Parts: sequence; structure tokens; C-alpha cells
Amino acid sequence: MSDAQPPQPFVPKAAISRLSLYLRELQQLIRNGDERTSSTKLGALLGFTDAQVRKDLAHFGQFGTPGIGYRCADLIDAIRAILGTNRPWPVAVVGMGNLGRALVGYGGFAQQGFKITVGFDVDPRMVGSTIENIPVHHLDELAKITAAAGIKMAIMAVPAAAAQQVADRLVQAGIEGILNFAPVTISVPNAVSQVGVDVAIELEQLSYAIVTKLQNS
Amino acid sequence: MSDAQPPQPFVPKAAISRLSLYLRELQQLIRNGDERTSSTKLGALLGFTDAQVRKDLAHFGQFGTPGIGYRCADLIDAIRAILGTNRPWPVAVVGMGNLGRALVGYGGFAQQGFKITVGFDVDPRMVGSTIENIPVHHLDELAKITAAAGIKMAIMAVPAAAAQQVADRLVQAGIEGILNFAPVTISVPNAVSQVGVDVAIELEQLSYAIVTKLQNS
DNA sequence: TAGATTGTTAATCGATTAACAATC
DNA sequence: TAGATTGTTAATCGATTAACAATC
Repeated sequence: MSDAQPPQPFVPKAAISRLSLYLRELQQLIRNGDERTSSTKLGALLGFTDAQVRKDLAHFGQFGTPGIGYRCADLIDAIRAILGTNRPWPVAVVGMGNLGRALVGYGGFAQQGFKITVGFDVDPRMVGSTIENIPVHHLDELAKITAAAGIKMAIMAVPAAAAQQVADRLVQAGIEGILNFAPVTISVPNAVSQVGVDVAIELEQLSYAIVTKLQNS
Repeated sequence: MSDAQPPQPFVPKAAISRLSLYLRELQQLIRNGDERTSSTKLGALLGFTDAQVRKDLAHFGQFGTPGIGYRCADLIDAIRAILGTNRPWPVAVVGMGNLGRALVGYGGFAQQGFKITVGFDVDPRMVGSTIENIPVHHLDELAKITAAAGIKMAIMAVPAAAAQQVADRLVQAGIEGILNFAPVTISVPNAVSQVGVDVAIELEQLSYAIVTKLQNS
């Protein structure tokens, strides 16, 4: 209907990750009572150069004032609009084991616009129950319920052996983004976005860093 | 005492992350009964080029046979030796809330060499209890217990507001690697390694991907 | 032998940083 | 005005990919 959207050419993926970090830092600054900040200050808080901060933002428009810097509140609004978190996202959790239940009980991302509104499992003892006021349905109801609720994002907290099957069902149900906590690579169509979090891999990165540091000493 | 270690110049950080992915994929191949693989096959499984796989490995030595490829079991051993996970790592969890307890109950990374052996909290109702056979101590005992147990890695699952203080205490206690689940940037000395996992940020990346895809259509 | 695949060097590509005119 | 800081272009740096001789 409108062509107001800028053409938005190649935005490095790493730049989008940093946008999330800027957002988090800006929210912290606001909590500290800071109204304004600068690319130098924001970068220093995160270990980036000022040029990096400005370049990242420049992909999307102009948000500051030369000689002054950025209004924290305005930059927050701008970044949330870019990321698409200026409106609420209902989220489904699949797999109501320890991790699934912990995620449902965790309020931390409600503040960023994400609200877990439903859980799924295949265990008959879980199905029909309620966890922290969130209903748990059978996985067979996935498509019906996510469609009715307009849910486009799901968090997978299922065993590795089930992950690909569950991913297939999420795709089938029309889910467009998957956050996968299972320690396996899942294969989904290109049109579906995925992000993986594997705690073992993160620990391996720490292991490497520690071992390497020892070697160098 | 010995100079057997190769000089090991600049290894891109991204290459180390991919090493973990190769390892995970190789373990999957072994489970499928594959004895051998190639850079082309391994790359295809993860969406990388064959050149990328060979280049990453080349930073550390020669692990394959021209014309043949790689023996999965051998390459697994080699990568584990590089990452430092060819020996067990005892790990402490700080913060025994929903997430902390879920991590203790999760066996997934024991298989990769990481074993949670102790938990810490400040809540008197938790201190002295046992979760999945893991004792929970008061945070005041951190230094004493981690030193005695030779623990060098800790997982932080504490509220954002407490994160920096807890990080300071971990550093004080001689911890060398921190996996931080709190949604804030923590500042630690250069000699201490840290990795952050922020679920909200991962969801933001999905949000961006979904919203952007819609725009382009 | 012919076919496959490695390890490595050189070429390409992309991302970060430096520099600076414009602006407040 | 002088000082600060943006947005942006050009220069640098680093990482990925292509190509190929060596090898099984």
C-alpha cells in the first residue's frame, strides 16, 4: 500500500545481533537515569568502536543529532521498530520438561515484547495441565492452536532425538521462527528462520578460551 | 617444559564456534554408523562450504587423508583435544531458581565433558538442600568450595540486578570462565572468559528475520 | 590407472575502522 | 565561537572461497 519502507540493502547479520545489545544497553542507561548517550559511550559499554555503532545504525536511518548524540528513549523506539519488537509476540513452547517449564516461569523476556502463551507436550500427564497460568496442550493440537492465536514463533525444548520431528511439525503448523534448545542441527525450509542455543557448545567455547589462555602463559 | 604445542597463530573466533558444530555433527554421524566423512559432506550438513571446513581444521593441524577424507572417531578426538573437552570439567551453577534447577536436571552436556557438581544460592530455604543429588551451598562459600573442587567454570542463572555482583564474586573466587544467562552485560577482567546467552535477544533475532521476510514479499 | 579428497596458497569478498565535512 | 558528535566515504583489515598440486 505504501513504499515508505527504505530499500534496506545488505545488512550484516552481526549488525542485527549488535542492535539487540545496543537496545539492552540503552534500557540499562534509561534505568540509570541517563537521557542521552553517544556512539562512543554506547560502544565503550559493549567493547565496540564508536564507528561500529554509527555504521550499524546507519543501515537503517539517522537517529542522532550531530554534536549532541542520541536520545536513549528515541533510539530504543527506533531499534524496537527495526527488530519488530514494538508490538507483542505470542510465543509457544514445545516440550514441558525442566527447561520448558523454567522458560515458562521466566518473566525476563515479557519486557522485550515476548509472551509465552501456550505450551505443548506429548506426555499425557502434562497435557491438560496448567503451568504458571499457561495451558499445556497435546502436540497434535499445534496447528489448530497456533493458527487461532496468531503464534508465529516457537521455542523447542525437547530431547535431541525428537528435535527434527518436532521441527517438521512446527513448520507444518505454519510457524515462521524457531528457537531450538536441542543439541542437534535441525533442517527447516529457507522461509522459516531458526536460531540455536546449545549450552554444551557455549561451555566448549569457554573451555577452549581457558585452555588456550593456560597455554599462552 | 616442552615446546610440543604448535605456535597456533590467529584463529578466528568464528572458527572455534564452528569446531563445536563439527564435533556435534560428527557425533551424530557416528550414531548413524558412519565411519568416515569428508569436508564436503560435513559442510553440507551445516550449510558451510567444503573449503571452510578444511580451512578451520587447518588452523590446528592435519586430520584427514587426501583422497579418503576423515575418520569420524579420529576427528572427534582431535576436536575435543583442541577444545579442551577431552578431560572432564566440573561446573558450578549460581542461582537455583527455575533456570538453575533446570540446568542441574539437564543431562545433555555431561556427554560433552561438563558435569555440574555444585550449586550456589543466597536463599536460606535452598541452601543446604540437594537438587538432583547436587548440593546447594551459600554463595559465601563460593571461593572455598570451587577451589577445593578445582572448579574453573560457572553458569550464572541469577536475576539481572544481581548479575554484576555475582560476576565480581566469581572472579574473586578464581573462576576463569562464566556462562551468563542474565540479560545484562557483565564486566569481568580480560583474563576471565565469558559467554552470554540472552533468550530475549535470540527471540529478537527471530522477530527481525520474520518481519524482514514479510517486508520483502 | 582414474576418481576422490586433502592441505594450502592466492584471489575475492565483506566487514570494520579511520577520517572528516556537516551540524548542533 | 569552540567543542562535541553525527552520518558517510574511503582505506584497511580479516575472513571466506576458489583453485590446484599432492596424495591415496
